[in-house]
Amino acid sequence: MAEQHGFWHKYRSTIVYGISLALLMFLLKWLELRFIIYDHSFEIYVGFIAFIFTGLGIWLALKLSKPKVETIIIEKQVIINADVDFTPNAALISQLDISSREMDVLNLMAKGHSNAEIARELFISLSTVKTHTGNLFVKLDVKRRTQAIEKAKRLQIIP
Amino acid sequence: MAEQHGFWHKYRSTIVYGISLALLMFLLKWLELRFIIYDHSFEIYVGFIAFIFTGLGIWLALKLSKPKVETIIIEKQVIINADVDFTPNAALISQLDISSREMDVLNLMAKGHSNAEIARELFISLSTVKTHTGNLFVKLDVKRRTQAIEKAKRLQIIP
DNA sequence: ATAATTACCATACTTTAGTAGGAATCGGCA
DNA sequence: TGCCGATTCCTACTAAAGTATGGTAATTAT
Repeated sequence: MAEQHGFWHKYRSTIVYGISLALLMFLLKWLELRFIIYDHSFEIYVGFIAFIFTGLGIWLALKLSKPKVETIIIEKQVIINADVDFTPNAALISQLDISSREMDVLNLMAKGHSNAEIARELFISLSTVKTHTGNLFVKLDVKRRTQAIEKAKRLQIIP
Repeated sequence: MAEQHGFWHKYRSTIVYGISLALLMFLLKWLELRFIIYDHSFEIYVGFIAFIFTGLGIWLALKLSKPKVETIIIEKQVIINADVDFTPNAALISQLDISSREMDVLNLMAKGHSNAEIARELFISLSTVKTHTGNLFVKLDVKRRTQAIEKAKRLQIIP
């Protein structure tokens, strides 16, 4: 798309072609007078001209034609690990009315921790953990912790 | 990279060129005998040949020139939905010595199904499901089903 | 100030999960 | 043919999970 070429650069090929043509004509005329016509057949002369100008045409075409560019687009899939840049669906969490403490429990639950372990880690009693899990199950509309984990992951509430 | 072209397809341009050359020669010979040579100057005849063969050369070049291949690699970020193109780590599964039936149980377990539900779905008894889950826990080196699910997902055994 | 909310804890109970140990069946394989 | 692994099933038990109900303390909204 660069149109900033000078006159010479732009028409160089054409000019060279013209000059070549003139020189060739001159050469042919000279050859004609000197050797070929007299020594060889007319067909050889014509063939020679055909050969030369075919070559000239090829050269011209290669010079003048815009280079054929075959663009191959390779789509390289870069796998994003999904958890790496995970951001919880805050809208859904508040919509489901899940409290922050319940989220704590939910996250530990998804890591495979038992209620007793969760109680220990959050410094609360087993009863409290059970209360939280029970409330979570109601809010997530599930019956078991495994279902809660599956649904929470599916809803992008936890990674 | 496709090298499966036939002879005709591969050398079509060259063959067409050869035939054109022959036809042109014939035409020129005929013209020479009929009109041009007698009615016009020799230079016009030569010019005509030059013009024709230049055109032929151009045509040839355009046909034969190989396009430059420009490869553009686009890095397309694909957020892997994990399930879409998930392929279980078969090597690890066999390494951990997990049987196909155990895989069935593991998959249903990860969907949040209870042992009783799994038994119903696989048409086996609750006892059998418990046996499978127990064996799975040993093989996965975990104590609870939630841990088993977490570890199996982490190890890419299940989606 | 009272009501509502949240987080906490408890008891009592039911259900589900997990453990231990044994046993029968069946297909493949040395 | 006899052994192996996979699958199936059982009983009996313990542990954990889940349900129901009620209560306390602190905070926040009305």
